[in-house]
Formats: sequence, C-alpha cells, structure tokens
Amino acid sequence: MSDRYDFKTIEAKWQKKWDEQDMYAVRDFGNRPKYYCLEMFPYPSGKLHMGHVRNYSIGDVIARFKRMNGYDVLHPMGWDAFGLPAENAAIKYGAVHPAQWTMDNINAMREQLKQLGISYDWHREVATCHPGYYKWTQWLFLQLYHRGLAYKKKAGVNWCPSCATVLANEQVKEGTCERCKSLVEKRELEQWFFKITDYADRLLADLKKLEGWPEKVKIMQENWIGRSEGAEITFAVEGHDETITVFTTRPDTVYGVTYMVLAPEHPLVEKLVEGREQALEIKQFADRVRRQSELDRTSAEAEKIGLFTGAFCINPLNGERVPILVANYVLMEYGTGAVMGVPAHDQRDFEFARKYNLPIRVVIQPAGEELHPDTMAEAYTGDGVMVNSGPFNGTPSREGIKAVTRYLEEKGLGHGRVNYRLRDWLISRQRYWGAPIPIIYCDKCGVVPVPEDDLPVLLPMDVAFKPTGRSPLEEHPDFVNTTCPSCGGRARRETDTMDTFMCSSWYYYRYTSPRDENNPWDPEKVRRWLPVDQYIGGVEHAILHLLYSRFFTKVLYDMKLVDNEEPFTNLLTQGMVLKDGAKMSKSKGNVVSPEDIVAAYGADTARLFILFASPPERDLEWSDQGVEGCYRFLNRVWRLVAPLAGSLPAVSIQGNGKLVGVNKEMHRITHLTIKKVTEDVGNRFNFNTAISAIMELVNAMYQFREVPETDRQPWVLREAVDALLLLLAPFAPHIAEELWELTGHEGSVHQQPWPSYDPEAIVEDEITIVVQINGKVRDRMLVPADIKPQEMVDLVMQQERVRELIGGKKVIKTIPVPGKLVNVVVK
RNA sequence: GCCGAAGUGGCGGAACUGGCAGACGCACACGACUCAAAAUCGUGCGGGUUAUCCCGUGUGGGUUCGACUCCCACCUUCGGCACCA
Repeated sequence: MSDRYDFKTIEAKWQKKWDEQDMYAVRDFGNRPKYYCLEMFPYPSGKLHMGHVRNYSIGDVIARFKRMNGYDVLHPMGWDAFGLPAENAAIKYGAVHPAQWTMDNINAMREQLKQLGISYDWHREVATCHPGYYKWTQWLFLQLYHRGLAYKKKAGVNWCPSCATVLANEQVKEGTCERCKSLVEKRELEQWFFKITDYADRLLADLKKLEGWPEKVKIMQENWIGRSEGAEITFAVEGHDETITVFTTRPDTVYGVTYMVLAPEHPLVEKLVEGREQALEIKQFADRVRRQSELDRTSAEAEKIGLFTGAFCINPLNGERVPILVANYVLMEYGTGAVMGVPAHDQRDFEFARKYNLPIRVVIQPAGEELHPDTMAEAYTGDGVMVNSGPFNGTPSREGIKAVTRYLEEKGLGHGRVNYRLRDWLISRQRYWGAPIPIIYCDKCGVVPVPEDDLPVLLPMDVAFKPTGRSPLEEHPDFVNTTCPSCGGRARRETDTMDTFMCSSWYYYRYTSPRDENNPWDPEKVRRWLPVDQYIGGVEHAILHLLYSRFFTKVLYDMKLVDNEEPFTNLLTQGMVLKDGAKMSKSKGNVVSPEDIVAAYGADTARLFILFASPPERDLEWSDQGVEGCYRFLNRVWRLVAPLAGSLPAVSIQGNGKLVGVNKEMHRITHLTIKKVTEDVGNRFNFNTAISAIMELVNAMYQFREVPETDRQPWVLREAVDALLLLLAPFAPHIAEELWELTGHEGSVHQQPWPSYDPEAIVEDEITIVVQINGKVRDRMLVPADIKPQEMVDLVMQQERVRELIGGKKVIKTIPVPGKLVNVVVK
C-alpha cells in the first residue's frame, strides 16, 4: 500500500477509525481550557456546495489546531432544517413530504461532511425541525411573549407573492425578496413581531466590544440600526384639538419651517381633510401610495408628489401659520410619520419647495457667505449662525440644536429624542414547514399563550400541499380547532409559523445540551462553553442572522438564562467561491461539485486547495489546475515520506550544538517552518501562506535527501518528517494520519501536541545584507549575524564595488538597518 | 448619492512593524528519463532582443535616506445602504 498515494483507501480507513474511536467527541467539563469553534450550520438543500466546503474546511483547521494546542474544542454541526425549499418541493412534486425530503437531505449531507473528514462531535448534532428542538424554539417565543417582547400588530408589511408569505425588513433587498428576487408588495396584515427596537441602543453600543469582528460587518450593523439624535416637536393644528408631532435632527432650523408634510398613511390625514374639497383627491392619493411596492415607493428617482390638505398648523416657536401637505416621500414607519419642511436647509425639502412654489426661508447663515432664497441652487446643510430666529439670532447652529431643544422642553412643546431606523422583527410566516407559533385565540379570553407543559405544539404530518398561497395549517381542522387553556372553551390555534431565523438565533446554545428534554440547555454547560470563541460563515448574514442572534443573546442575558452578553467573540467572514470570475450558480453553468472533486482527488486535496488558493476573507477563484497542483503536492509528500517508513531512527530529539552545513540548514528550516505555520494559523488565519511554508519545507527535504547518506544526520530527517506531518495534520488530516502511522508512531497524529520551535535552531551565523546607494539596491554581502550597525557601515564602505559606485560623489550619510541593509546617501 | 473593501507577472496570490517586489502554486518553455507517451526529476520564466544598466505594484502628486506599504486627489471593480427627516 505504501508505494503510491491511495487516497480512497486511506481516507475511508481513517474516517472509519476516527468514528469507531469517537475521536472528536468532547468532554463537557475537562480540565483543559475550552474553545468553541463554530461554523454556520447549513440549510439541508441536498448537497454540499463549494461554499460549504470552504466554510467547514476553515473551521476544521482551526478546531484541529486548537485541539493540538491543548484545548477542549467544542466543534459541532447541525441543520437549519425548516424552510421554504422543502415545502416548495412537496408542492411541486407532490410525492415527498417536507419532513422526509429534509431528512433525506440531512443524511446525504452528513455523509458528505464525513467524507471531507471534518472533525465534528456528531453526538451533538441538532436539526431545528425536530420536535425536541423546536419545542424550545416555541418555549423561547413564550419567554419573549411574557416579557412583552413578542406582540401582534396590524401593519403595512412586506409580502412576497412568489413565496406566499410576509418577510422581515432584513429579508427585502432593493424592494425585492432576497430569496426569490420577486418584487415585494405592501399588505396590511396583523402579524407577530419581536421588539428588537427595544434593544437598538445596546445592539449598537456593544458593537464596540466586538474587537474580534470585521470592521465591515460592524459598520453594516451600525448603519442598519441607524441611530440619529434630534428632537420631537409638537405643532398645534388650527381649528382642531389635534396636534402633529415631528422628529427632526435639526431643531435649530424650526424658524425656517414653511410647510408641514404628513405620510399618506398618517392617521390624522382623514380627519384633517374631512368635509373639505380636497378630501376625495387626498384619499385616492393615499390609497395609491399605499398599494405601491416598496421599490416604487422608495426609489430615489421616484417623483416627489405632494398635495395640500387645506389645513394649517402653528409653528410653536414663532406662531406662524404653516400649510399641511401630504406627500409620498414621507414614510409612516420612521419617526412620527410627519416631517417639518425646511427647504433652505434640507435638500429634499428644497427640491419639493421649488416644485410646488413653497416659500424658502434662510435661518442658518454660513460664515463668509450670504445665502438668499432666490439665488440658492441647493439647500445649505452645513454649520452657520442662526438668523430670522427670534431670541436665538446669533447662536451658532451646533449650539442652537441644544438651545432650541432645551427651550422646547421648558415650554413643554417638545423634547430631545433618539430615533433608530431599525424596525421590529416580523416573525410570522404563512407557511407550513416551520415551528408553529404557540398561541391560541379564544373568543372569551383573547390571545392565550400555549402553556409550557403543552409544548411542543406539534406540526401535523398529514397535510395537503397545494399551491393555494394559504398555509396548509389553516386547512387542517384538527390542528386549528383546540380548547382554550384558560377557560376550556372552543378556541383556534395560530396557524402562522415562525421565521426560520428564529430557529437559528439560538442553536449555538443547544449544542451544549442537544438532548436535554427538560431544559433548552444546562446552564452549567452554557457557562462552560459560551460565548463562541470563533464563528465562521458567509458575509451575507452580516445583518440578518448575526443581528438576530445578538438580540436573542441579550434577551437571554436579561432573563439570566446565560452569562454572556454577546454570542460570538470572534467572527470570520469567508469570501465567496467563484468560477470564471462569477459566483457558482446553476443558471451560469459554472458549478463545480465537491463530490466530483473528492471522488477524483480525495478530501485532503479538496481541502488543501480551497485553503491554499486565497486567504479566507477574500473571494476564491476556482481553478481545476490549482486542484491538480495540490494533488501533486500530496503525492510529493507521500513519495518523500512513505519510502522512509522503516529507516528512520526512533527518536528525533538530539543535541543540536554540533550541527553544521546541510544538517544545520535542514534543522533550521524545520524550525523556521514550525514558527511560520504556527503564527500564520494561530494569529492570522492565513492558511494559504502556512501551506506555502509547508511546501517549502517539503522542497527543502527533497534537497536534503539528495545529500549522500554519510553526510546526513538521520535524526534531522526524522525531525523534519515528524514536523511535516504534525503541521500538515489540520489541513490534510487523512494523509497525515496514515503517514504518521507508517513512520512508526503510536497514537493519532491529531492527538499530538502542536510542535514548538527552538529559537536557537533558527539563528543563522551569517546573513545576507543589501547595500543601497541612494535607496537603490546595488550589491549584497554576507556578514556575521551578530554584527553591530557601525561595523556594517564600515564593512560596506570598504567594499571595492561600493567605492566604484560612489565615485567622486560625496557621502552625506549612511543608514544601517540591523539585519537588513545599509543605505549610503551620496550627492 | 452615501458608507466600506480591493486594484501587484499570462493566472491564483506573497511581501506581517516603511527596508532585496513577485515567496508558494498554476500555466508556459527547455532539458533528463523513456522505443514513445504519461508520470517524475532538473533548469528558466515581470518588461526593455544584450546587462554589474534602466523601467515596473490602477493614475497623478507628496512625505522619506528608502514607499506595494504613510498622506492628498482621481480612475476602475466589487459589496452594503438608498427619500430615514
């Protein structure tokens, strides 16, 4: 078997052995320090794609590396198993139940993961569609409900006609469904929400604590939360008891208000126009806007349309009459749904005022410039001094913001206020294949939560899947009809299921206690393992999953169910896998199947290539020839090590003081490689350069092998072979294990301590330094490694070649850089 | 429009703290082995036909003895947000 690299036999052999020996099962309370290494669990679509292979290869290197470095590593895997594709498959093909479809896919993908040799503790596997799991998803819903964080309200929500369900704001991209790209419609529906907005300030503030997260992701979350400071100001409506409250970030410009705008959906609109000639027109306008898709409504090019209501309100600061308009550009969801129009100092207001000939009044004058309404080409939004502002005239605008806010508070006309763009998380879904929302509606008692003892609310299996656009649960009388837990009378169950992002917001806690039937997790175990030390996944979850998970963790922390306030200490967002410069996709026909690659070259080659081709955060360009190259490299390792199997000395540790020449050099390269790989993997996750270093070690070993045997110290080669196999183990675990055994070691290579380097060994006696004249490399010379800077300069200046190059020019100064170079500056 | 990231050989990429640009791999060329091919091994491989020379890290400027690296302006590509008052 040792004559050629037979990856098929080797990989099957070790996968079986590791499984039998349960090698990657981890103790909950061992005495080594803990490390929780987690990769985002996949949706069981049926087959792994290259993105998965990349994600899980990265995680496996880290897990194996940490294990060898003395940690108890929790490295689990599971399935984000509820979701639309299963149900759509049932509708389309009829024959297969979503549960069966999902289970089949899980089995297939688990097999693929095992074939890749990823070191998971499979005892901890979870699937979110299993009643033993979703019982606790429902339990968590109830905890949020009891804390007032889950509530039902009627609102204009995003409806995807193709998915036949509502979507959260986070799932709408540019007005389209992020899953199927259909145009999202607006619908007025009563839906369940989580009050994530209650946590907006903490979700924002704690981003600062996440030093191990990419800046990019933190900025995206920061923008999504969208904090802005300002004030709420109340305007009285002329001839009504009603008032209009606006939110503004520029209370210093209130004296410049020349009109007021309400969102078409604003509740006051109908009252204001009642009995007026404008009533019909405004109502039609409001209906039209309401029906508009998110995209049409919010696109920047959309024309701003405004209509006068006929009503006026009163500016609380100067008592002026201000006309009230309705306009499509004001959003009901943000702030108060009403905006004060200050055309001189807001670009949108400016354009709107020009279009409808509304007056423009300058109330902020910039230094060194005189603004005049008639000559302004655009709004002035910068700093300046307040003018036309009664008692505030002469106040700098920055101070004015505070001064006006204080004044409004004193007079009871308004107050300082912080606003967020983040909206509450809509979790209802009108689909079958999800966790049922554990709520019962009773005519007598109203909304009644399902008692915890009655959980889980089981998803019935005998349902019909028809493309009706209605949830199959609605048409299942045995599910719908129930008794009220409160009064025992007849009642109906909620038929919506939960957004699957709810299931994935807490799975990393469940891995600590995957089979606990009485609790979502054992607090002791969560205390031991959480937070996740390293989380790895695609950047497409920068907002969705990662924001929801942070929210959940904060709620659980407040409930004293966990001790950590953040779930993921370090986050690695891996880049996409591309082929021919584009993301692999069926429609483009550029998909490379992991199965084919593993079959043709083996898992070790597949893993090695995907880690070698690019650093993890960057996109990776797939290359069939690059894969070949990695396969060649592993063959090279095989041909180097396998023939040595019987002939290596038993022990590699010897005194190294006497080493000279090639032996010393081989010894030095071995230790240099240990240093490089340890740093690249441990500190930087630069697996590509770590693998390069291992390749260089192998190249050096080939050279060393050419040296006549009589000139070689046998233990130097033994040391190099051992180091090579240990360093290679996290990347190519099967071949490393096989060669480890072949070269006569007891026990698994994966249970060895990570090698350490000897600083003495990497010291060189002589080094090559560069000689520069005016910063340009002109010569090189060999000098003793411990040379002093002044000696370097002296030595360089004595060089024949240096004198030649200097010629008649004058030496202005010499700059020695220890260990590197000497730069001679001449004129 | 705003925010962010990235631009280095034919290609993927390296250069970690301002100090030898192009490590490692791919592709290519030549040589060895072979009846031959594949595999393997060896040599070369940014450009300027020659090199102890000159040019070269998206473009233009700057700082510095010295810049892929720092600063300013711009171009291109990718990602995110997009009437948020």
